[in-house]
Amino acid sequence: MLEAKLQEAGLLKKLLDAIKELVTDANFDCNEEGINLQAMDNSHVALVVVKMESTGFKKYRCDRPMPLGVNLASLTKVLKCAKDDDTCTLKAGDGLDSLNLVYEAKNSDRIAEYDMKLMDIDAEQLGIPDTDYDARITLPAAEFTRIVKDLSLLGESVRIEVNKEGIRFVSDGEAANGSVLLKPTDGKVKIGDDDEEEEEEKEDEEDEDEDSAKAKKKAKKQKKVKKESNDDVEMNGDEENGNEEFTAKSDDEGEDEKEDDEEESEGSSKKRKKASSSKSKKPAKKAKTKKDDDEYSGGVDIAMNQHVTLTFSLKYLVNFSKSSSLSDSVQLMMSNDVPLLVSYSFESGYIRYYLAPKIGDD
Amino acid sequence: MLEAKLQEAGLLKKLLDAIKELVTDANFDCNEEGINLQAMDNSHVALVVVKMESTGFKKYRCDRPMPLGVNLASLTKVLKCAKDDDTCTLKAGDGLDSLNLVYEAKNSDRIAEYDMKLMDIDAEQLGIPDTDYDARITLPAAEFTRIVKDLSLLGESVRIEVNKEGIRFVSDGEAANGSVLLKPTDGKVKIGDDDEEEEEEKEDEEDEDEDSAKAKKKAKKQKKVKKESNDDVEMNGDEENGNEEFTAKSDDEGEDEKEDDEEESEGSSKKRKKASSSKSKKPAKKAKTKKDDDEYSGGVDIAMNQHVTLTFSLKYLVNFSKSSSLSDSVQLMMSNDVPLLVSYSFESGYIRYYLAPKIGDD
DNA sequence: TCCGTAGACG
DNA sequence: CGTCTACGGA
Repeated sequence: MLEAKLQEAGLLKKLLDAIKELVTDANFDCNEEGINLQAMDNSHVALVVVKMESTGFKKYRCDRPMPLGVNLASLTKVLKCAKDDDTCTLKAGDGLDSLNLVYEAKNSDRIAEYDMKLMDIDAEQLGIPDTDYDARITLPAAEFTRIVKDLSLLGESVRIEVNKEGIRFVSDGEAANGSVLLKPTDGKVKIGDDDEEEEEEKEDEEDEDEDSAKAKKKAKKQKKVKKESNDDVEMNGDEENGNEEFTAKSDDEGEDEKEDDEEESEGSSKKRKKASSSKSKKPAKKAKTKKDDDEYSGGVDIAMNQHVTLTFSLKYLVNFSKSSSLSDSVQLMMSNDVPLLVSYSFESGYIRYYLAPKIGDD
Repeated sequence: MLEAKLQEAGLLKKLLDAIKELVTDANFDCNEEGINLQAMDNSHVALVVVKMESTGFKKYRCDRPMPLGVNLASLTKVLKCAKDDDTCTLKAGDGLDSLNLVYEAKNSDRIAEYDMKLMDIDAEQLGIPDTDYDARITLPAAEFTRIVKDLSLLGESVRIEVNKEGIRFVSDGEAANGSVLLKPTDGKVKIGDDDEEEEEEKEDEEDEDEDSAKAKKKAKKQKKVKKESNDDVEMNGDEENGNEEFTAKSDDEGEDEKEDDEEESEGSSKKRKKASSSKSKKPAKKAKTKKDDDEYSGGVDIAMNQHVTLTFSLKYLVNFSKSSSLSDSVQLMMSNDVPLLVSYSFESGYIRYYLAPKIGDD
């Protein structure tokens, strides 16, 4: 039995607008902590993760975990029937195959109720390791949107380079080449939270600096429960080198939590600046980036351990940038040869996208 | 080597918006005086002329004349990547086949750089004689846009009549006929700067009043260097009657200058009002119409030597009127049986269109 | 910001 | 083949 009352239906509408083009069906995994959604995009190239914490709801109750298989087009239609500032109550019974949505106008003089058919979706939950990324950038969401849209006019893909100068987006096209450089607002790129600061980075697995070594340890730890799933094949160019980003995870959720705590104490002993660390240090940890918007200044913040250069499909990035309506800022997390993480945080939740880099010159 | 820094990329964007539908490829002819563009529209019916004087740039340097062959669709794309208030620096090396554009945001924390491929365009520069038009009208650009758009809903072409009453736009269509009359704001049409003021005008070449005779003299003078170009054939219905409007010109620019001086002294002895003459007397002379906007009052000003009635394709006029974003006012210059000149002036430059009148009842 | 056109999906 | 959605232009 789920009953979750959202103060503003608009949030859900925005979330659906953000992902409906990428994903057609997905499970809304509800448990006592909130609602999570995880889905590969239709072409299995990108991974979308949405988290809505129970604390973000006006009322929230979920007796036992239940996955609600939703056709996103249907849900979008149903949500179109809500005004942005209506409250929205989601209800699902344990044995039932439908989701009940009730919209109440602010002044309560209007109550609309919808029942949407649910479906069975056998999508396994992937385990997403809490990677420490080598480059962590916070920038205005509108700026990111602008850049990827601009560059998508010129070419198919963008090379993103993070170095001491800042972050640079480069696209080569038929008619023209483009390059956009963003410098950090305060003028300096925060460099390194480890002892290493090499000029040119690994192209492979030789990097054994502290953070990435730890990340791999984690990945390996999770690998022990990894299943032969097809869902994450595209995300992992090198399936067998211990660098898997996504692995089907066990039901034990405690593991991630423990890892986080461990990292936190470590992180605080490093030379990261407080301002930047609170914003971008722990991207994969819930409640860390919460309320970013409230404190977001509108600037560009860049922290990096080493230079990172990765190439991505602009089509996807443009798609991701639709989430701008959910947050003023966006975080980009990158390490070489690892999927990019694009994260938009909102009050008590986030929406994240993972996109594998293009390999070679395609 | 060209290096030209524009304070506002918006100017270039507006220029391209104005012409990109008319012309696909064009040379940006750069020399020490500035940048000029001249191109026939795709169907070789209209001529577009753009001038950006070097003084309009924040920085300008062009060592030697260089024609930059540009695909306007490509340039439009690249310019879409600039915000209107970004500065825009154009650079082109002498031997290189690409144009470099750098956009800097106001606060300079964002630098975007684009390289656009150039192409070879063998378009000859046409010589455009400095005609003295029989009717010179200044009106609000928005008014002109409105009129041609309105009338284009009714018919294909518009008959423009200038007489003592004012300027009248008439269109006959299947469903309805339309007629819009604009009277001069100050109530009077400035009439004639010669001794003649006949009621009904020439349909041919019998008019030998002072100004038009001189204009023809000029046309003939330039004809001596006219080449057998195809570019201007469509502009000249009557190639052999000494009334050619556009001729491939020699490299000698001095000729035009001398003519202008000559006219000026003459004009000052005529009964033209100072205000109107400074605005519309010398449309084809650079720096004469500069800063029109600064002094433009928003009214309609009409000066004429004789009645003029000409018919034009509305499709083109509607297209021309896209330049409204560049200026509050537009000048229409007309003489019978001669192409209409539509001119929008902006700070240190202008964009002009020439359109041959329709002959007969087509 | 709205409308029209083009592309994708059912 | 028709409908719906998304993107581009006015």
